[in-house]
Formats: sequence, structure tokens, C-alpha cells
Amino acid sequence: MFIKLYKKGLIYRGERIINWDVQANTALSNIEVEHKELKGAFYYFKYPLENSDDYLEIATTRPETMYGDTALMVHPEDDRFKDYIGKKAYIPGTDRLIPVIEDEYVDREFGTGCVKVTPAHDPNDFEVGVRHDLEKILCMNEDGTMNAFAGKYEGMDRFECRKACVKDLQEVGLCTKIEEITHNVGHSERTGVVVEPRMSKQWFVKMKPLSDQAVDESQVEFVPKRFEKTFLHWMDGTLDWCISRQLWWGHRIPAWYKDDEVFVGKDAPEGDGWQQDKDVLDTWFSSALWPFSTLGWPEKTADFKRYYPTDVMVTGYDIIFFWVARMIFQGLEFTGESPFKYCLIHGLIRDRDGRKMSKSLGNGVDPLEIKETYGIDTLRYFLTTNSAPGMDLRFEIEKVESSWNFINKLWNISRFVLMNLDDLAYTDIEIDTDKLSMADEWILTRLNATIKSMDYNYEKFEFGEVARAIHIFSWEEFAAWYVEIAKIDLFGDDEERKQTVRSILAYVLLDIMKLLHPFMPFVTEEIYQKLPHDNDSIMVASWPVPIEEFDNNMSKKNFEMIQEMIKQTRNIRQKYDVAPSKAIDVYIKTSDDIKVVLEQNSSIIKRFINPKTLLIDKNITTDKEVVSIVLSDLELLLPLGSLVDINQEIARLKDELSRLTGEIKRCEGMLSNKNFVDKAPAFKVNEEKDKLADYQEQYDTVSKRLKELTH
RNA sequence: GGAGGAUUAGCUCAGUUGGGAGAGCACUUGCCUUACAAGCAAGGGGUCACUGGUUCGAGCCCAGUAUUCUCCA
Repeated sequence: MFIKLYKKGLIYRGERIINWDVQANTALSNIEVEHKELKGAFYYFKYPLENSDDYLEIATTRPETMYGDTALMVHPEDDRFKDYIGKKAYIPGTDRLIPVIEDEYVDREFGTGCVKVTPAHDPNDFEVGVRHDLEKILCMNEDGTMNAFAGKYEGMDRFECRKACVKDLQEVGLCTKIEEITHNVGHSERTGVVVEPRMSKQWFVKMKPLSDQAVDESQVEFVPKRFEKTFLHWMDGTLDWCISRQLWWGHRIPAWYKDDEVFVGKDAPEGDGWQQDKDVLDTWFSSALWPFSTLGWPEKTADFKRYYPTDVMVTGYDIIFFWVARMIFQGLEFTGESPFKYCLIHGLIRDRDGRKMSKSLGNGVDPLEIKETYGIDTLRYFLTTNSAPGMDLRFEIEKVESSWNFINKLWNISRFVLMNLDDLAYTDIEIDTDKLSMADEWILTRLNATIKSMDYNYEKFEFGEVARAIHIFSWEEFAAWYVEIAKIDLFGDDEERKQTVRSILAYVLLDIMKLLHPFMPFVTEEIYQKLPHDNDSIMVASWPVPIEEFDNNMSKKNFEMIQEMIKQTRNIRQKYDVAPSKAIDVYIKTSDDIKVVLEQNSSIIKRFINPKTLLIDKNITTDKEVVSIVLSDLELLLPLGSLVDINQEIARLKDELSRLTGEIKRCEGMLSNKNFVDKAPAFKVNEEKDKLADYQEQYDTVSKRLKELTH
């Protein structure tokens, strides 16, 4: 690929200012340089003019580079310096003379208006040097120490030299001022040392044609969308890419040298004396080949045809420049296609205080340690479900624990189900919609809705939402309600019911395992293998699908009504300190229709409410010492006798009444607003009408009850 | 200087076609109820940063302000 790009003129070798890491002794690309705000200084120096007492003053942040100066420069239209142009000045403290030149690049407002030009140590000065054909002097060695050009400072570290020469020149009056400033200083991402801009002969990729192509032709859809902007913006202004690295790992550059000759090719040319370039390629140059080189490219292999472009690339937003962008433009260049359809960007994992994890802070978390304590499924579930797309995630052990608790819950549900399946085989699983109870119909309806919600959110890469749906379903609904209700039949005598309930338990649990499998592959496989199943592995089991015949909205509504009734009763038991084990009388005042539903499901009511006597009728009269709970469609009456504090009960009902009054006002307000009735969708208006009727009915019941108590 | 986030319960965060604010953890109370005390049940807790605008209706859309984080130059 290097060779192809070279032949196309997209790779060239040349002297440029590159970012040099003096510790690792290697070149760096622009994005391997981290800019940090540091306290530094502007040092003002006098450059004495030749044959004169006059001088020119400049300001610099890097005094040590003055030994690489090859000119002073002023703006051609700056009257202050008109007479100096063409003269020569001494580099302070030396006998080296440099010319004073003019160039419009100089910012007259900045510093003294006169600048030093160091072509071998500054990218802008390098350009100036090319324009004016200046000598390019390197005054430093590769390890950051000064060389012979620095005179007596030779061998000194660059920062030592800075201190020393400033001190020396202050003493002779040539360093006139030191102004403290904060400025951005580039640091090596590898070693952390201050990067030295340094002229060097390196291999570069000419970016403009490649980035233009990427901007125009990339088909990659970023998720979330905003990262596309990050990508495009970077591609738009990117400079040529220095790809030589002076490291011992990586692909060696396929270039050969003999004297002044350069040859680029896989093998050395014929003849003696050819030496291969000692440098290697930037790892990201090599990594960019990954999407197609792993598939056998440049051969048109079956793998390549099948998997290129691939569907989804998943990575963190800090990798967009390093890898994603490069895969895209190299993919386009070599295959004519973007390497993937979607690029899913996730956030970074931070420590619990929101700081980036780093070696120097020592705040990193070792995933292997988490794995040892909590298991790899816990770690995966925690990582995949705890943040919204593209958002960072703070590492808090409590979150890991909560993921672990969830898995533990699933394990316990499974244990219960397995204990009660009684050798049910996979082929025995049979769900006959004619034989279902209300609770059966409810859980299957909810399963359908859960699958739909998960599919919808999976499609959008909203894994947090996916997990929420299955979490609620499996814990709050399946475990907390259905499994408890299932016990009624499992511990009963009706064999047919037992078989139905077993089938549903197995069926629903199998689906839960499949739905969770992407988040926790090991635990779900384990449970799948223990349950009745039809595939060798859950990995090849088919994805759950909603089954239309299972949807039953009437059962859902009725179930929720009974649920509400049970919750309210538990609430009252708690308020009046009546233990769940203590049976109480329960009267339910309701219509004949609802009475039928409740009687059909009296076993549930009996199990959850623990009534001494259960009376359901449209006409019930009670004495005063009764707690009344008014719900939609029914009034729950709990005659708790002497436990009832009439005044407290009056206060509770009054609160209830004022709550209902508020609701009624809100509904009436909306419905009397002509704009709402006219403009809002009809179903919304009807919803409000239904609510209003319901609230009014409840209001009437509560106020009637209140009257009875206060009379 | 440019770009993009964030601001919602004590803490960490969800809330995606605008239609009565949610979770986990923490907290309070009561329970070892035959899968689970790593649990069960009940409960308290929010002027959705601020100011305007659009709309019948805004946590959500628009403009601005404040605080804060990140990337780029």
C-alpha cells in the first residue's frame, strides 16, 4: 500500500518540521501531540547590529533555539524597522551574523514587531526559510541536548541551556525583560516530554486528495450523528501526515537507499549497497488496513466480498482521528468503498470523580480484577447498559454491584423455574391460548411488548434503553408477579394448569435468556443449557419474536387493576401495622362485570391479600371503622375494627379528595380550552375525557365515604 | 479563538417522533413469606440551571445567559 501510494504521488519523502520526542527518539504525528497550558515566559533579547551600537529586540519563548537562528525578520511596511532591512545582526553572546529580512508574515502588533527566524526548529520559520532561501541550522541533538552550534552550551540539556543562556545574557544586558505568560506547549502522548519541533527528513502522506475524497464519498453513518461533524471537521483541515517512526516495532518502510538514490519497492533493487530504511510506519497507518487486509485484500476473496464493507465499527470518540478517519480514507482509496456502514461511538470510562483514567494518576481500574470478583458478564452488562450513546461513564463499584445483583436475580429465578418444571421437555412446551389464565395472558402480552421495545432500541443502538426494558420485565414483572402467581398452580392439584404454567415459565425464561444473551453471554448460555432447549447453544438459537395471538389488552387492564388493589392493601397493612400473615376481612364494592373478573382470579387475591373473608358485591354496607380505598372501577373496604383511627382516616380521605379535585380541575381546564379540543389529536382528547369521568366517579365515592365518617 | 457535550431526586445517570417526571445506589419502616436477606414489601425525596420565545400543551423545539467538561487551533 505504501508502494502504491508512493507511485501515485501521495507519499513523499522530505525535510519538514516534525514533532520530535526527545525521549523516545522518534517522530510523532500531529495528533500524537497533546497541547497543555503551561506557565512559561517571553524572553526579550537584544540582537546587536553589525558595526553599530544599535540593536534589534525580539521576544521568544524558546531562547535556546537562538543558536539555530538564521535571520531576523520585520514587516516590510513597518516604519520602525525600515532602515534595518538588509543589515546584519549578531546572535546575542556570539559572533555569528544573521541578516535582517522583510516578510509580510510578521505580525506588527505582536511582541516587539521583530522576530527571530529559526527554520530548523519552528514550522512557520521553516516556511520563511524556504521563501527566503535561508540556511537551516539544527542546534540540538536528537536527544534534546545542545550541539556545537550552541557554543559553550554544547552538551547541555535544552532547558538547562535556556536557563544558562538567559542568565548569562542578563548579566551582559542583552536579555532585557522576562514576561511571565501561560501558553500552549505540545507534549508527547507517548512519553509526556515536551515535544521539540525539529527539521528532519521523513516520509509523509499527502493528505489533501485523500481527505477530499473521504469528505465527498464517505458513506459511513456516525452514531450518534454529531460525531460525523467531528470527523468532517478534522478531515477538512488536516495537514500532511508524518508516517515515519523511529521505533523497533511496526511495519518497516519499504524504501531503499544507496548514496543519493532512493528506491521504493517490496525488495531491494539489483546490485550491492542498497540499505533499507531503518524506520517503521506509524501504527495507525498499518491499522488503517485492517478492515480489508484481514479479509484477503487485494485478492477478491469470498470473505472480502461477504464482509466488506462490514456493518458496524464500534469505538470511542477519542479514536475517531487516530483510526476511524484513516480506515475510511484508506478504505476509499484502495477499495473504492467505505469500510463500514455505521460507526458507533461510545464514551470513555472515567474514574468515580469523572477524571480520565491514567497511569500517572494511578486511578485506572483493572478489568481483570473486576472479573475475578464479579464475573465477566457483570462487567459487560455494567459497561454496555450504563450510559447513553457517546456519553462518558463513571466507574463506580456500586453500579457493578447492581449489575451483579441483577444477574444473581436471574440465576435465582432460573433456579425456581428449574425446580418446578418437573422434567418438562422442550417439545412439551405448549401454549394454548384457550387455556390461559388472566395472569398468563398478562405476562405474555408484556413479553411481546418487551421484545418490541428491545428490537426498536437495539436497532437504534440504544443499549441502555434495551436493558431497561428487559430489566423491568424480568425483575419487576416476571419474577415479582408472575412467578409468585405461578406458585398457586404449581403447588395446586390441577394437572392441566400445572402444565400450562410450566410451559409459560419455560417459554418466557428462554426468551429472557435469548434477549439478554448479547449483554451476558456466559450466564445466559449456562441457564439455557439447563432449561429445556432445542439448539446446541443459545448462540445459534433464534431471536425471540412477538406472537400476535398472545396480545390481550383486556387481561392486561384487569391484571393491572388487581395489582393496584394488592399494592393498596399492602400499603394500608403497613400503615396500620397489620402483618401480612394476619388475615383480615376484605370487601370489594364493584360492578357485576368486575365482580366476575375478580372472582375468576380470587386465588390471586387470596394469596396476596390474605383475606379472612372476601366479599365482592355492588352493595356493601359497613360500619364506620373501615379503611376505604377508592380506585378506578372499585372501592376496597378493609374493616380493621379498633385499629382504625377515624380522625386519621378522615384526614387521609380529605387529602385524597383534594388530590382528585386538582386532577379534575386539570382535566376540565384542558377540555374547556377550545384550542386543545380543536387542535390536539382526537385520541388525546378522548383520553382526557375518560380520565375526567374516572376522577369524578372516584371523587363522588370518596366524598360519600367522608360524609359517612363525619356524621 | 472555533466546535461539541453537560446542567433532572442526597449521589450517579436515563428520559429519541412535545401530551400527567424515572432507574440504580443511598435513606425510612416492616419482614429470614417453601428461587433469592446479594432478598421481599411499603414509603419519603425533584421550581427538570436561569431568562425569554414557539405551541392548545415544553425536561424535550428555538434564542440568549450562567456554570462546567472535552476536542480542535
